[in-house]
Amino acid sequence: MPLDNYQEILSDPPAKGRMISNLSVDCCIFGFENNDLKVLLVQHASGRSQGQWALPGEFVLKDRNLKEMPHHVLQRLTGLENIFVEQLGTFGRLDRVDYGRIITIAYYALISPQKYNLKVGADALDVAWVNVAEATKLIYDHNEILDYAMIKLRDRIKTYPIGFELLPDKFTLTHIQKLYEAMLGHSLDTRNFRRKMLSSKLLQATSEVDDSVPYRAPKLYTFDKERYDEMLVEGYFFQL
Amino acid sequence: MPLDNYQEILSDPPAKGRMISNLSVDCCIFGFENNDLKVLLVQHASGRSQGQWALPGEFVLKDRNLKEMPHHVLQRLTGLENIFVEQLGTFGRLDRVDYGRIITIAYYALISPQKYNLKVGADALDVAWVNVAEATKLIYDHNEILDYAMIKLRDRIKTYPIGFELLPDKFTLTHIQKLYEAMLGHSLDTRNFRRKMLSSKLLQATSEVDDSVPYRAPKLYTFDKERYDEMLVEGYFFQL
DNA sequence: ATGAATATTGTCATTAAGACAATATTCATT
DNA sequence: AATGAATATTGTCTTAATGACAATATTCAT
Repeated sequence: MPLDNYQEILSDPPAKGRMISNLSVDCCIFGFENNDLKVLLVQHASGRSQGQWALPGEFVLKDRNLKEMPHHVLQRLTGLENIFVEQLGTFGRLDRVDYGRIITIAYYALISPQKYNLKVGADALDVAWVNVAEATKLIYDHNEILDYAMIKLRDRIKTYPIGFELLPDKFTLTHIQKLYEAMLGHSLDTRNFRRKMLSSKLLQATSEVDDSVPYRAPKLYTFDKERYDEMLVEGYFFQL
Repeated sequence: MPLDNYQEILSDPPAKGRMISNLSVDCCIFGFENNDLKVLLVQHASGRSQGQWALPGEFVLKDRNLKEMPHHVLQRLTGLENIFVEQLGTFGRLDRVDYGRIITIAYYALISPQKYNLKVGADALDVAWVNVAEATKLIYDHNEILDYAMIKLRDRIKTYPIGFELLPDKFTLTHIQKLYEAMLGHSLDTRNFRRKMLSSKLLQATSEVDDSVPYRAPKLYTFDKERYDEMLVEGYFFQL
């Protein structure tokens, strides 16, 4: 059965009759840890693609709005709700999968460490956070999708401060800088970065510091959502 | 028959067996004329949706790469090839069409007057260029798609000079300014606009002027594609 | 010669960017 | 208590970009 081959989410698969058999959803779920941008991958456990890594996905269900599908994937895979998700686009090369004609709608999601500290992959699924740079040789056209996600992400953080979705509620300036460096793929001048970041007024200094480090404790900041909403109207360009 | 209802392209419809029956492609085809941004619409000639206006579209064909589909729509509708096209996203609300579960992949295309001077709609189809502002009450969720296209377009011209796709090969500075004003939805200071546009070095002055006007003839410019490609690497922000 | 219509150009004050390195804290070690 | 290690934090100068302004120049038609 060709469809079994694509059974990326193994627990409690939907009945065949409930899904639109030629349409799937795949998600690039990003996280940021140890100064590395990571993506959540699943390993296929059976079928022709056994052992290969893939972006988590599902077939589109007949009775579900498309918008809900990525949240459904996230819910099943991580148990998380209320996650930042945006659509990337739809991929439909004729030969993109080696069985049948499956068109997939790609999404990306950003989740913060304090959320996924709940240990993804505690259940039976073979799931792992993988450094984006090391996520090569994915199944089907999933590398093409991931590459596209990275391009979009890089493009997006120039105009919207979505990077904050990847950080905990309180973070240090170094923390954000490392995040931007990881996303942009090059290092940034600390003085200029801080000047620009602080002048944007997106951050609010707290009175707390990060005491967990064995050197000068850095100040903790929070993200100012109101100011962010203002900036969406004004326009914004974070060129660095 | 529900599918007949969605038969947007009337001439030479594909056989049912050739299409993926739950997946369509819809296109926002933009043009710019008389300082107005226009979109190409088709009027449904039969079925429940008779008389209603819609974005042109088709069902996705089984044997065609997804990427080719919008070009197929453009080809059929206007006879044009090599048009600038980008995917907008995929729309899949459960109740987006009033029959069955159809998910649609939306694209937008930008075409320039010198191309569509060949009179779109010379054939039997009911097709018209409509000012975007006046394209209300479209069928299904097509207004939602068009609104989204406008948001994307506005966002896009801040980072990429795609507006040039809407202009003829030679154009005046006023011409571009009016285009930007139409896309952004507000007027711009001429001095500042010109300074910024010229300093970007995206334009090359020609030795020609537009003689067709009954007042001082404005200089004609061309678009510098090489410089454009450079800017894609450097990054760019056209905030006005 | 005049009026109509649009094209074209310049200044000044303020703000942002780019390039650059020294000092400050804190903890661990001796 | 002094030193070293590690990272946090801050400032200057020059140049470039922005925003807010209005006067002058051309051309054609009358």
